Amino acid sequence: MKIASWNVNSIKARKDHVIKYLQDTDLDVLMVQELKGLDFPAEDFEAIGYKTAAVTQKAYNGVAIFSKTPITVILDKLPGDESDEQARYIEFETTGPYETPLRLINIYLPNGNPIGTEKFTYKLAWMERLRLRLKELKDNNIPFSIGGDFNIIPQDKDCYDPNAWKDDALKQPESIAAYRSLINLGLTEAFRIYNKSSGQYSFWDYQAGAWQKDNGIRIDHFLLSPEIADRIQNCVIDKTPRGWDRPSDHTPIIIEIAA
DNA sequence: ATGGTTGGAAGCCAA
Repeated sequence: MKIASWNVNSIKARKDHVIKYLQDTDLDVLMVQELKGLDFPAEDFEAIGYKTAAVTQKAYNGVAIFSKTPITVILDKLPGDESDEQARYIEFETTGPYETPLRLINIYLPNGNPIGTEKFTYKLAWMERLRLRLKELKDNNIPFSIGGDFNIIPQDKDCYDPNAWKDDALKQPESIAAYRSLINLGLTEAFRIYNKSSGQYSFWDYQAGAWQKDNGIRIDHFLLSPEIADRIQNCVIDKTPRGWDRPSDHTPIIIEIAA
C-alpha cells in the first residue's frame, strides 16, 4: 500500500500536477497540504477513480486526502482549542488494498515565522495539542501513521546550511524539542529507517535558484506508531514533481506499508 | 548579496 504526502502550494494552481502524480505513481492514498482556497475540485479527482475529503479555508492553509477506497473522516480539526479556525488537520480511515481500516492523519503544521511573535507561540501550542491527540490514540491502542508538512528541520543534516536557518522557526531548539516529544511517544520517523545520509530534501525555496543549487530542507515527514512501523517496507522522497513546469516548492514523500 | 519568487487576495500577506 503506497501512501504519499505532498504540500502542493495551491490546489487550484497544482490540480493537473496532482492528477498526473496520482496516475503516474499509482498511489493508494495521497495527502496534500496548502490548498490555499475554499474551492476544491473533488469531481476532477473522482473522475480518475479517487474518493476525496478536504478541509478548507479562504486563502490560507487547507488539507485534503485522496484514496482509491472509501474514506471515513474521524476528525476535521485538531482537538484542544475550539477557537482555532485554521484548516490544518484531518484524521481519517481507509482500507486501501487490505482488510482492516488504517488510521491516517494528514497535517499542515504551522510555519511559526517569525520567531518571537504569536505565530511561533501558536506553532508550539499546536504541537502540544498534537502530542496530546497522538497520546490519546496510543492510550487507546489505535495504530496510526501521521504524515504531512511538519515545518520542522529535525537535524543539521536535513538542511544544506544549518547556519542559514538558525533564526528560523523551522529549526529553533523549541520546535525540534516539540518534534522529539512526538517521537518520544514511541513513533518512528519512516524516512530515517532507510536513509541515513545528509542531503536529501523535500522543499526548495522558489527564490535565489535554491532548486538548481540543491539548497533544500527536509520538512515533510511520516511518523509511524509501532504496529505500523512493523509493517513499513520503504520510504522515499520523490524529487520528480519539483522539476516539473510551475512546480510546488515541495516534493512528495512516499511510504509503503505491507498487509 | 538582509535579496530573491510564487500564490491568493485585493491594492499586501504568507511561505
